[in-house]
Amino acid sequence: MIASTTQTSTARDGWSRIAPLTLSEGATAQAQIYASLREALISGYFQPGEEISLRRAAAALGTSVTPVREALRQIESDGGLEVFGGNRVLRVPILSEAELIDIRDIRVNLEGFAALNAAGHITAARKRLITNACGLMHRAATTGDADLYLENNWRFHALIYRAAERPVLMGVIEGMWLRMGPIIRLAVTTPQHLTRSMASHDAALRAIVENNAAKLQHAIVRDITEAAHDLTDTLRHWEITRGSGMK
Amino acid sequence: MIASTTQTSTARDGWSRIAPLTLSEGATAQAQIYASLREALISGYFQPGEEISLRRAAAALGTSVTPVREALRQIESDGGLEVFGGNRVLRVPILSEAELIDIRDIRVNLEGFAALNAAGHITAARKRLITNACGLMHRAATTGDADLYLENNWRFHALIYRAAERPVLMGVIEGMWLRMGPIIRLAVTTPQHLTRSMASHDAALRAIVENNAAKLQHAIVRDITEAAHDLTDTLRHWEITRGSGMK
DNA sequence: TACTGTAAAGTGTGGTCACACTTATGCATA
DNA sequence: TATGCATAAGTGTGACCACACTTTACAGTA
Repeated sequence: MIASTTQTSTARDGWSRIAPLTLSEGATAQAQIYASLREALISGYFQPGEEISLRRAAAALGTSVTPVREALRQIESDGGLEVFGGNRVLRVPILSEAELIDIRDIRVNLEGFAALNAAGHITAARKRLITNACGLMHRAATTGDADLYLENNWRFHALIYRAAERPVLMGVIEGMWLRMGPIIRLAVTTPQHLTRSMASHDAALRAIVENNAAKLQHAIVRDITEAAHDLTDTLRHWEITRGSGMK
Repeated sequence: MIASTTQTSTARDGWSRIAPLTLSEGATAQAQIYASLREALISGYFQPGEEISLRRAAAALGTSVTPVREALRQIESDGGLEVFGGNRVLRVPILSEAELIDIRDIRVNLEGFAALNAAGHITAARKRLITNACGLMHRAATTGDADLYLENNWRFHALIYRAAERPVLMGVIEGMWLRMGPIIRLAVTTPQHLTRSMASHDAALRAIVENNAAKLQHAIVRDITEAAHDLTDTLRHWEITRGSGMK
């Protein structure tokens, strides 16, 4: 069983996993915050509905509100955050079921297309990286390490798609993962999701070593479709437990 | 012939078409600037490579740099602007041919899918709006009104896709148009583009009145493919004239 | 004329503050 | 105990300013 993910849920917020800014790496503070928070959202460090305060975020990062505000606005534009009430507070979106199937179909089209184009251009070095990521996912699935699993799940897919060498397409796909990150984190806690998902991943890996483009696309599409099914289940369960358990 | 679009090119920048903020409509200044500039980019009011200065933009809009900076950062996150040199000045991206075909294939997948899903849900009222937009495009094509054409071209496609009732998909599609806006504006100046494009639009309109989903998808895909071809031609021609004509 | 170095203008960046507004808190009252 | 109101705390927003940096302009020199 995956542990420690539902630990009073408000006691430790997503910022606790994000290190303060190591200033002056040549990049602007705003860009560093943007990259950190974006990665954190994809990795599911923030829960759906979690509110992000500008001042608290600035304090956690050791900067002022100005660069934080810009970074958060950028992520809002990506769909990773949304303005909530009359207070205009930014929070992690709670996807509706309609949005979930919307994202699923976009992923099926785009990631399927990316996989189809990537198949022929996967170098030997990249194949090793993909195989390694898949192996780490297997280990994470058995030991129940959610962080390790999610990190390598994204890495596994990203390595494949990046081989298509289509930057714009890659950006759109990443945007979909940004939206799904928080809910995927919750879905990973259900063990049957892991076993089913790993079957698709293994099929994709076999297709890669065989250089079979159509087979790779099929495996990716199956992974997305099955994951979307688990995600809707997770969403339903999470909403009822949230509605009864908390305020 | 479409006129007045290449009028010394730096004398009138994109801001000349954007009205100063009519303050306090309930929305924040930043949101208004974001919406205005986004629409302006889709409409092609800014040329590829045009630089956007925070202070000049703030002066043109009658506000300070703070909300302008956030809005521009948001659009940068959408891909509608990019940071250029060591000066970090924001400018309208100059798409490469690789990015152009990247965007084309994303559009073929996504807008084709949207058209397929929209076909069954186009109400009679919406059909009238679509027919009207198509008629205005025809008029614009004959009179040579680039503004009118571009406005109704986007309206025509958006009305169709919106019928699919998929907000996330619609947002991604809009992001692709945001990137293409500036270069489309240049492509419209070539008359053969208009006649060819209108043939696809008419085919789409016929498919809509016949409620033929597959035919609608085919017409949309053809429109996108042909337009992409004209866009690469325009890009090549624009780059050589730009390289020789200007500094 | 061509070139170089200095000054000026312009650029984004991030810190701070006052403001309007919403939400939470707590005390007084019924 | 429950309710209502006033106060306090917290929120995003937009303006301003100092800073570092780049680009442009211009003067002086070879």
